[in-house]
Amino acid sequence: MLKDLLQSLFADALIAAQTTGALPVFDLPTVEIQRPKQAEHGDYSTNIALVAAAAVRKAGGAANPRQIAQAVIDHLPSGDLIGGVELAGPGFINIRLADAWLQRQVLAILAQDTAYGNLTRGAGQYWQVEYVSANPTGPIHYGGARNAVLGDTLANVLEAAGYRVQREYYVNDAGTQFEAFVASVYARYAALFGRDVPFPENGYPGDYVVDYARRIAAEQGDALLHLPQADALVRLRPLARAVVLADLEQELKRIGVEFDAWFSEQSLYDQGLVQQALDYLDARGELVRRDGAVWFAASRYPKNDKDEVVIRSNGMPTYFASDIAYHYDKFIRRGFDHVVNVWAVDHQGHVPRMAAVMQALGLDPRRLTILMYDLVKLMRNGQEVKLSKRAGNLITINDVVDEVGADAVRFNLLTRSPESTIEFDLDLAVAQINENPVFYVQYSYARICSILARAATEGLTLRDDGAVPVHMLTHPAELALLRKLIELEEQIELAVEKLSPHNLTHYALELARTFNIFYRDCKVVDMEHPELSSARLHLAQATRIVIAKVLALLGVRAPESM
RNA sequence: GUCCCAGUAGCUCAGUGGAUAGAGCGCUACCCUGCGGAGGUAGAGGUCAGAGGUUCAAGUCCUCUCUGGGAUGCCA
Repeated sequence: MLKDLLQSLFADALIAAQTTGALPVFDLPTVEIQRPKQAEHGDYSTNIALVAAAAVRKAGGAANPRQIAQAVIDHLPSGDLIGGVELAGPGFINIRLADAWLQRQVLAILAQDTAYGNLTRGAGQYWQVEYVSANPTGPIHYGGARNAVLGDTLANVLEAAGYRVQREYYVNDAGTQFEAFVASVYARYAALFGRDVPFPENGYPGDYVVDYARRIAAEQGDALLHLPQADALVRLRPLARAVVLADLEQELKRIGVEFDAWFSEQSLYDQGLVQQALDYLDARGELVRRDGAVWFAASRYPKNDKDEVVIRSNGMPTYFASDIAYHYDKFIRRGFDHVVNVWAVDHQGHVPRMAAVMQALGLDPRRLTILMYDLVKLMRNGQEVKLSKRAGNLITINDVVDEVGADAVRFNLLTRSPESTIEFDLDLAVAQINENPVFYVQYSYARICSILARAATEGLTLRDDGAVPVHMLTHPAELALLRKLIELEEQIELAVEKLSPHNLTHYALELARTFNIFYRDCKVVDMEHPELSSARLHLAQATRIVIAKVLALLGVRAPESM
């Protein structure tokens, strides 16, 4: 990466200054390369002299940061990357990239095409991202779209950073919620044939349950009614599961979210993994018996103030038991190097417990990251609308996608940092979406495509012999665009490091804006200046590649026309 | 009670311990007989909730207070 390159150049300069005696010997500080907020401070800056001065002072020497900075500058190795450096303020070193180097990046981008911006930091690492994992009891509330989009985009970004990634949905097809759902389907199913089965008290009253029942009836007829209810429920479970999962899969696909694996909670029981994981913990002395129940001794671990039941006094395991088994399976059986779980903020209490579980299993808790995100608050006329599957009044992903389209949904959900609450006003949705910034980015992309097409009609095409006069790209708008293009890898790095891809939407907007300024100031197709036109055409193509890359990471379409 | 998250422009929100705190929308005034105007330029608009502290440097880190949301089940 460019930053790493600069970092080593300045570290070398500092060592060289120490070797020649221009600077005293002290422990090498970490060289930080930053991006200044203001353009006049250069492309990058480093505080190496300020940090070094503190180190010298601690060693008892007298140190003037500006003098240290000057010594570093004097010993900077020569090369074609840096166009100039400048000593500024209390001792910052401002770095300006060489124009010639910037211009050459057009060719680098064209050569790497869709691979441009990819990193190697994840090479050899096998990660899992587990997301959505909504209970398979009906359509997904719109808030679930945020989970889906975050997880999916994060997985995209990790792949671009060189990680091998598995995308997984954990299907909670065991336990009381799912049983209540199956019983609800059964009641609706029976009603279709005029049989009156009392609707379960904790059931799911939504109309969609009737729809599921109809679909099952269409396949099975009234066959299930000829069985005792208990047997019918056993038969119904896989049928209900299949119907609801088919719906979930289809609904998620509409916002571009697909999974490599749908992992069944029930399978953990069927394979004896829950027992195996609990035995494993028991052997390690992590379980205690009390009040007729079996507890995981979480309170031994930091940030946990109480133990947690894994086997109820009635002998039934809790969801926590299967969750332990699930993570036992992820790390010990399947061997992921790292797992990211995307959870809504209402699961926050579960986070320290999982950290405790990791340690109890003998695993490094840092290998499990929980990406928490806040809720999507649905508003209507400035009033919050409370929705729930239980109440049967849902705003689903499908509902919103029907209204505003998948691209706007994804982009909108990705412009805010995960921990911020999103307010989404249903009445304003369409209006808000029409001024959605995603269209600004897509429009710029379409405009580039249009320019390329226009150029072709003038006989101006991209060339692959490397003989592009990129040195002619000297206009401020051209150089600004070049600078913005080469930020891509840093943006991907940032998204991976912080596990929050929302900076990519901001980058996409800045990129589009920078291109629009270039478009205004620099006519691309101008056949009176064929050489300059050619250089600009390649710059436009490079921009197209980078915008397409960012949009692909975000899961947003890059349309050639709108 | 304890714990977690948030509080930044009129609104919705960005902001990596660095230099003069940003964007979109809205508002005002301009630019356009140029490749797609879904564009560009400029302006108004801020005690970064408050108070201490750490640091050469704090919107950013620490402590406390206030306000809002969430978590604190033998539910998942």
